[in-house]
Amino acid sequence: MLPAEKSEILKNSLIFSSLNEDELSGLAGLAIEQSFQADEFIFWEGDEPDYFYVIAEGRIKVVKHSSSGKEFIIAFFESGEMFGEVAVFEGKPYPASVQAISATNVLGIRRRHFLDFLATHPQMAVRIINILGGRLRDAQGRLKDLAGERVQQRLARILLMLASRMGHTIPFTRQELADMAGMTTETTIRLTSQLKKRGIISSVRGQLIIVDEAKLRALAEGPPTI
Amino acid sequence: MLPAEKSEILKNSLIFSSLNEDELSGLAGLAIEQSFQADEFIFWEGDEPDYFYVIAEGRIKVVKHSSSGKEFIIAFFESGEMFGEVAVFEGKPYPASVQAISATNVLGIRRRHFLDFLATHPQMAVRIINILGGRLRDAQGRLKDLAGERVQQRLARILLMLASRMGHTIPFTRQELADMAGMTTETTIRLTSQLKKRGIISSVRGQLIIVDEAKLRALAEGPPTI
DNA sequence: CCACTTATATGATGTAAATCATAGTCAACG
DNA sequence: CGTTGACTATGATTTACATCATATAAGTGG
Repeated sequence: MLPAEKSEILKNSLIFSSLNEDELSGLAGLAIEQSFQADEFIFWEGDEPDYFYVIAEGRIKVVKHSSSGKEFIIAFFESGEMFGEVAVFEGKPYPASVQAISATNVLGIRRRHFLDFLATHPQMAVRIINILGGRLRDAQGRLKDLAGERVQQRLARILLMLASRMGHTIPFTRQELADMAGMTTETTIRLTSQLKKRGIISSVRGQLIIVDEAKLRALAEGPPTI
Repeated sequence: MLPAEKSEILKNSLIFSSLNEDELSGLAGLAIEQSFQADEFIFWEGDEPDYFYVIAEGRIKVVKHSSSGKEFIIAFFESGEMFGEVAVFEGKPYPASVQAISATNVLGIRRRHFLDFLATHPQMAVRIINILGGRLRDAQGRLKDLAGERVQQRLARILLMLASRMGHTIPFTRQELADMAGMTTETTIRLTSQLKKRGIISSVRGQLIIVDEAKLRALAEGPPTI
């Protein structure tokens, strides 16, 4: 890959978009391209945090496994988004695994290089704070949902969150939705079947389309307080 | 409160400890002291993020309420720790409420002042990134636990987390532990009663002492895979 | 010191969702 | 083009935990 292409990718990322051409090409010189096939792991929970990553192309999911082996999807990211940053900052092992959902190209920047770059570009720190803040807000909202809401509301909220990021067509299987919402695949299938019957969504294999967002939003709010 | 006292409090906080005397007194000049009684709310979810806070004295909890009104404790903080930062950075309403657990004094810094100060003190941004990163890691670990672990393991993990921060004496009621672990008070009482019978903890009203951390750790890992 | 509230304790019952089971459907691929 | 494996679907059964109920104990405030 040409340096100019790497620069272009970095320029299109959320985190580096504010850099000027010189800074971008400096950073591009440090970035290493890596490709992964669908389902391939980019790193595993517990690995040493050698790299910080920016997605050039494709989609990944951040997952953790419970003691019984059940998978939980903490987040998924697509082109222009970063991952691996928390471990890189702290210098502790990655706290979760990252797996490619589709064929994915990433740019990896070595921990040391990234930290050096950050030290000399303070305005980027503010950008990172905002991204981390957003992720923290999201995680805390989901914590509350998992602890206190029923499956139907949890699923409705997940769908709305996905819709706000990717539009009304949601390219995930029931299994993946289940792993995001912290429930079983069967339960998710039952719930989505109901939603289809009520005309709130439609679906084809491996994706799901929100037809009536207003009704979905009402469901997400909880049962109508009678 | 004297400016020098405010400086001292800021100096003892996690976030500002690296500042020099001049910087501390500059910041102290912006800080407003506020006092709250036990159970009083410092702000509510949805409020405008006017202030960023550092705890001078006391303990607070960060809470969210589910649609049915059930409380969930996202985090608690004590002297030297900050809260309200995510909302202040984003400029969006506070994503959760904060309530004093005991009588608490805080220093509040106006959003605008804090952002200005941050812009001129880039090394502080790195500090904040580290704090946010740690909180994100914690939140994501708890997400996985809530989604995939049973009540016994969830409680054991909460207790271990608390122990690592506050020592073996844990000053919370069963009700508060329940609200952290996402379960009911009755279930928490049943579980802690069992732990007492097995000699893993002892307890008095309103607090709980970890006696056998090794056994608790084994429980947190999950049922012995036979 | 007594009334009152809050915390702990424990049993009985209910239920949301998991688990177990089976089957149909669609895409991929040799 | 038929076989294989992933996805969707739906019923039957189980269970972990919540809910409901009641009781004792320990602080707290008048």
